[in-house]
Amino acid sequence: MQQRSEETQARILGAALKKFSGSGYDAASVDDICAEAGVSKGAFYHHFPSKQAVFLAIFEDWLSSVDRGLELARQPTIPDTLTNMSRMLPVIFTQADGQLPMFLEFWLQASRDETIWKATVAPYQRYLDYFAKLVKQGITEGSFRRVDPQSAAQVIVSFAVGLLLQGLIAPRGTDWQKTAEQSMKILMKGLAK
Amino acid sequence: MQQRSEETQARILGAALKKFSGSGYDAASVDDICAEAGVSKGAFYHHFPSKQAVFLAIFEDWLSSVDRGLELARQPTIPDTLTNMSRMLPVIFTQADGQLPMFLEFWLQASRDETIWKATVAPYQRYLDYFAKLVKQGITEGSFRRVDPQSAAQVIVSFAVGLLLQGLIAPRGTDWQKTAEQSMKILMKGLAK
DNA sequence: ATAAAAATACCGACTGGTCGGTATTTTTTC
DNA sequence: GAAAAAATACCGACCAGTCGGTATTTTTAT
Repeated sequence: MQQRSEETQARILGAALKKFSGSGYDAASVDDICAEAGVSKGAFYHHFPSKQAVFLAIFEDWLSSVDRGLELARQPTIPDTLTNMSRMLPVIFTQADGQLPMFLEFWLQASRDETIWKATVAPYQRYLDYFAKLVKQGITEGSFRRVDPQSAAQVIVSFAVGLLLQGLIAPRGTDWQKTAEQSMKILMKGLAK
Repeated sequence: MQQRSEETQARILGAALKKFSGSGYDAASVDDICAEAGVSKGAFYHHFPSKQAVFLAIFEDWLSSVDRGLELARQPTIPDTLTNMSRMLPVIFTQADGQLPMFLEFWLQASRDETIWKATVAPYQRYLDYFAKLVKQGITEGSFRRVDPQSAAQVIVSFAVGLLLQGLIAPRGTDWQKTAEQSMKILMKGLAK
């Protein structure tokens, strides 16, 4: 029946997420994932053509959740919006536990694999444009001085990604919430009129 | 004579750098590296206890080169120094070709591997302190307003790391140099008095 | 100065295991 | 009973590291 099929598929995705997060894309073997899902290898390859395909499916889901998060952070003014976003940064990227390494790892592979490259870079460009638009709005609403939106967007994204990376190796005690906010304040001041 | 020994060691390091850069840490097999170096596997393990040790050795070298670069960027005033550093950022990180993926990969492994983590965190803290000191100097010399040096340092480092990542995305990138400078200008304005 | 001894550098076949993916068979579902 | 779904057995490639042994260099003894 379709019922069972769908559930199996969901189980595979869930197990893959867990394993990829825990040990990384390479280290998580298909056998591991199948064991975690309580499913045979045959079932795995019945539902997905490859390990990579499973990852891609997870990646799409994650992108959607980030999109949703960003939209949820919208506020009347752009500076408030950005501040709010910086507040969710730790939340977005620490959802569950450490899925980040997994995306980084995969993305790294993407930089060497022509096929996946496109699926990965496109969203990045999308975010760059997204923030450029926000900055432009901030300028027209009078919050920001007349900076180059493209550059400003790049600073914002660079900065977010950088914070993210630091979160990966930083000592456990660091208060990222506060750091993110503090940092965004400095950034904001750099953009303010 | 140790002449031969030293040259072999250098050959291994060179080949490893090339292979790690080209295909990544995992994908580059010890056999590959040996072939590239024109050296036997026995020689490899005679000089290094493990594949990881070779990687660590390369990392240390790279750190030294970054340190040298940073010192070379010093200027009379702190803002000038930082601007100068942003100017060299692309140079530092694009030395040779595409070593970036390799260091990113290293970073990734650091988040999972105790040994590598230790080798990574110490330098990271060092850079954080280094920039905190620079900011503090900038405050006392009257260039910056009274921001929290620790936070400011984190912004700077985040930003540098973020730029690094962008370099990965846009290898044949447009005016990378200009982006770095533009961005640093915004950052500077955020810190300025 | 030279031969023997010791130490160091190097070689490459081999091991034990892992992995992504496939081919085949069995079970479930309608 | 046929088609979809799932289980099992298996394949070929690969890989980090080992090990017994050889070549080369350095030290020691005469």
